[in-house]
Amino acid sequence: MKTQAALAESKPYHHGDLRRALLRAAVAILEREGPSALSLRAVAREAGVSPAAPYHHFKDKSELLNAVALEGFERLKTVLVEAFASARKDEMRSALGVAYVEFSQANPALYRVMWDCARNGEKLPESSHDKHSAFELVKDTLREAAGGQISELDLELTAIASWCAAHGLAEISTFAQFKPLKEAVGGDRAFLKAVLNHLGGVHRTAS
Amino acid sequence: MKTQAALAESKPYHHGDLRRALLRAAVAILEREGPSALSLRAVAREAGVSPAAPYHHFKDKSELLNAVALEGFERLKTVLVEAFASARKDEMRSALGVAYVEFSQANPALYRVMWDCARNGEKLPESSHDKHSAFELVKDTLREAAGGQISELDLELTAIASWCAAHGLAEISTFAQFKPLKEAVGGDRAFLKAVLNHLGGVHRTAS
DNA sequence: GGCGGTATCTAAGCAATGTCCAGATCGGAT
DNA sequence: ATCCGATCTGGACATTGCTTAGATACCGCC
Repeated sequence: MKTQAALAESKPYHHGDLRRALLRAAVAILEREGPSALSLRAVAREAGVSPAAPYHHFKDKSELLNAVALEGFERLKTVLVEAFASARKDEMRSALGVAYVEFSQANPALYRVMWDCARNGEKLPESSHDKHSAFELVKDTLREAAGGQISELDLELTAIASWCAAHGLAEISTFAQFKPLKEAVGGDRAFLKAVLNHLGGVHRTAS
Repeated sequence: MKTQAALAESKPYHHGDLRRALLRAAVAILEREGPSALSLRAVAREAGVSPAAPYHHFKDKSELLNAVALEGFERLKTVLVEAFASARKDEMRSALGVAYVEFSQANPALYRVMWDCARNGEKLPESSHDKHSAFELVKDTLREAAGGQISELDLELTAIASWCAAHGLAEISTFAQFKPLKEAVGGDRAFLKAVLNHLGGVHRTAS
C-alpha cells in the first residue's frame, strides 16, 4: 500500500496516474512552445516515460489531442459562465462574445488544438454536445434577451450566427494588419466590441 | 533549342518549369488526399523529382504552402468578383457571404491551408493586402449599400465583421451536428442565408 | 564553336516523429 | 502464493523536413 507515497515521490513503479499526467504535460508544452512542438514523444518526455507509454492510454496521437481539446472546451465554458454571471443583462451578448475571443487570445495554442479537433472529427467533443454546453448557455442568454418572443428555430440560428462571429473574430483579430485600427479605436477590447456591434450590417451605430 | 519539345515530352533535361509544376502537384494532392497527406516529399514525388529538388524553388515547406495559399486567395477573389457581378444589389452582402462559404466548402483542404498560412504569418499573403483585394471588394459593396452615409471607420469595422461571420460560418457549417437543422431549413444554401440573416441578433426576422 | 559559370537537380544521409512489437514489471484477484 | 492482465520499456521501422556534396545541362562570353 505505498500508492500514496509513490504518487508524492519521484518514480512510482508504474507511475500511478499517467493519462492525467500526459494531459497536463501536453497542455504545458502547448503553452510553453506552441502547437508545432506538441509531439507525442515530447509529451512522453515531459511526463518522464518512454515514447510508447502513451499508447496504453490513447489509441492515437489524435486521441490525445482530442482529450486536450475537451479540456479546453471545458475551460472555455467556465469562462463563459463567469462572463454570463457578471455582465449586465442588456449587453450580455457582447460580453459573451468578448469573453470568447479573449479566451482564445489568452490560450491561442489551446484554442487552435480545440478547433482542429472539432474540424477533424466532424463534430465537437462531447462536452459541447450535452445539455450543459456553452452553446446552450448562449441560447439561454439569447432567449432571455428576446423575452420569449422568439421561435426555437430563430434561437438556434441566432446562436449559430453568434458562434460564427465569435470564432471568426477570434481568428481574424490576431492578424497584424489590424493593429493600427485597434489602436485608433481604443485598444483590444474596444476593437472587439466595435466589430461585434457591426455584425448587423451598415445600419447600426456605435453604442 | 529543344525547349518546346522537351516541355511537351516526358523527361525534360532539367524539367522546364518546376515551381509551377510543384504548385500544381500540391493542389492536386490537397484535393485528392487532404491536408495531412501534403508533405514536401509527396509533392516532389507527384512532380517526378527528387525530394530535395523543391528546395531550389522554395526556402521551406512553409514557403511552398504560402504559395499554395496565395493561389487559393486568388481563386477566392475570383469567386467573389463573380458573385459581385451577378447578384442583386439589395442582397449583395448575403450573396457575397454565401459565395465565400461555398468556396470554402468546395475547396475544404485548400481553404484550410490558406487559413493556416494566414495565421502563422500573422498577416495574409500579399494578394489580400493590395488595393485589388477581396477585402476591398467587400468594402466597396458595403459602401454602396450605405449610399455614402457611412464613415470610413464604420466601413472598415463592418467589413471585418462580415469577414468574421463568413469565416466562422465556413468552419462551423461543416459540423455534422447541424445536419438536421440544415434539412429542416431547406438545404445547405438556405441554411447559410438563414444564419447570415441572424447576425444582427434576435430582432431581425427572415426576409 | 568551345568554355567556364551558374542554376537546377540527384544521391545520400541526419535527426525527429508516429507507431508497432517483444518482453519486463508490477498490482490485484483467486 | 500464484497467476493474470494492465502498464511500462527498449528497440525497431517507415516517413518526414532538411542539409550537404556532387552531377547535369543551360547560359553568356570569347
